[in-house]
Parts: sequence; structure tokens; C-alpha cells
Amino acid sequence: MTTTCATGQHDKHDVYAAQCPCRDVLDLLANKWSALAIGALEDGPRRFGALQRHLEGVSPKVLTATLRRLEDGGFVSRTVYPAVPPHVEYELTPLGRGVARPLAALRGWVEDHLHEIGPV
Amino acid sequence: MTTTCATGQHDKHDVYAAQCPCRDVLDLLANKWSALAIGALEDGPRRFGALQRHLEGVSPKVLTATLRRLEDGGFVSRTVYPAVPPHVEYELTPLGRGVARPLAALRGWVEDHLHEIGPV
DNA sequence: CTGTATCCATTGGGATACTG
DNA sequence: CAGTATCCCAATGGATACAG
Repeated sequence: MTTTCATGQHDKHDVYAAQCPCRDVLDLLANKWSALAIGALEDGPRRFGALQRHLEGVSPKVLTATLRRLEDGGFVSRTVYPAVPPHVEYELTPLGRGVARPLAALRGWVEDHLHEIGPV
Repeated sequence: MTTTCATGQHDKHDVYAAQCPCRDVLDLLANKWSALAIGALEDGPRRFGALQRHLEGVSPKVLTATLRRLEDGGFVSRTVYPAVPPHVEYELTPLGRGVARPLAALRGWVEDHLHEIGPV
């Protein structure tokens, strides 16, 4: 069965194809907050509050939305520890650890070359 | 002069710092259209129309805005060849070729692992 | 051919306030 | 603590149409 990029499965995928689902994935990952959130989880599980502090300036609403989308994509897992006060931990899945590398490379490149970059 | 991340210059930069200018740079690059546009220029200069066709589905307005921001950041150069009809070529600068690598890695990762990723 | 010019819909995202 | 609930705005982005 020669599946197309649009229908997904095992063919070649192409981010340049308008209807390829990988477009949506790229859109999810190639995003400031996602890139930062995934990076913040590289060293192990973190709680919501810790993430919010680490991603300076992110509002709870936006952080929640970001984490939910990453969870839906299978990049992040969310674990609730029944306790009071509530205790929730976010952690990278194996998939998340996989994509963390190219994202770390991108973040690193930006930090390393900022001095060569004009005012954006 | 011990410059801070906010004022830029030669200190350590941190994408996790709210006021660090590299946040804006990350925002510019960690973006679907930017990532695609830079990738489309990896193999050499391209004209506006060629880019528009290659980045399936992008409107001229959005493509122009994307290219302008990349030009401002110093990632892309824009060359006008005086002729009729107009002839304009976009090309990666050395800086653009530098960032093209982490971006290509990200695009490649998405294409390679799409089958493991849940519906986004 | 290479863009602007418009118009418009969506929404990402910021600020707070508040609740289980 | 970990969000949700609102409110609201600026901006992204899509679709055409049109101009130099």
C-alpha cells in the first residue's frame, strides 16, 4: 500500500508538503515556549511551578496550553501524585528526549551566535 | 564593563532569561515559516516565486514578512537585479548557513519520527 | 515577477483573579 | 500547588486583489 504523506504511515514525509501532518508537528515544536519547555525538562521531571519559574515570563495559561499540546504529541508525560497540596510532575517521554537534542542545538546556536545577530 | 545579558555584548546569554535579546532571536527562528524558508535556501539562492512554490501554502504577505525579518536578523540577503520583469534573489548569509544546520536537524527529526507521534 | 494593500478570522499570549 | 476562568489586545496568518 503506497501511502501518501497526507495519510501518514510509512512513506517519506515532507515538511514542505502543505498537507503533510509533519507540518503541524513542526509548528508545535518550532515554537519558543515549546523549545524552552522541552529544554527545561532535559535534566529530569519538573513540577508546574518550577517550570513556570524557569521559563521566565510565561503565564500559567500559556504554560498549561504548551504542556498540554506537548502531552498530546507524546513528548511530555504528566503525572499527578495524589496529595495535598497537589503535586504534578512533567517529564520528557523517550520521544521528547529524542527531539530535545535538535532543540538544544538550536537554543545553543542562538546563545552562541547572538553577538553576530543584528537587532531583531 | 561587565555587560549583562539584557544589554548584550560578550557575556553569557541565556534563552531562559526573560529580558535576554536571544529570546527574540529564538522566537524568530523557532517558527515554522522561518525554519522552512531557511531550509529552502540551503542549496543556493532562490527567487521569491520559487520560494513561494517550495513552501507550499504560504501567502505572499507572510512570505515577505518572514523574509524581511530574516533579512533584518542577518540570516538572509536580498539582491535585486534591475530588469523587467523584476528579478529578486534571496540567499543565505554565512550566519544563515550556520543556523541552517540545527534547523535542518529539527526538520529531519520531525520527518523521521512522524510515525511515532500522536495526532497533534 | 515581486511584491503591497486590504480585509478578516484566529489565536497566541499577557495580566489577574480565583478555586479545588 | 496547580491550574482554570476571564478579559483583552496585538499580532500572525490566510485570501484575494491589485500595483510597479
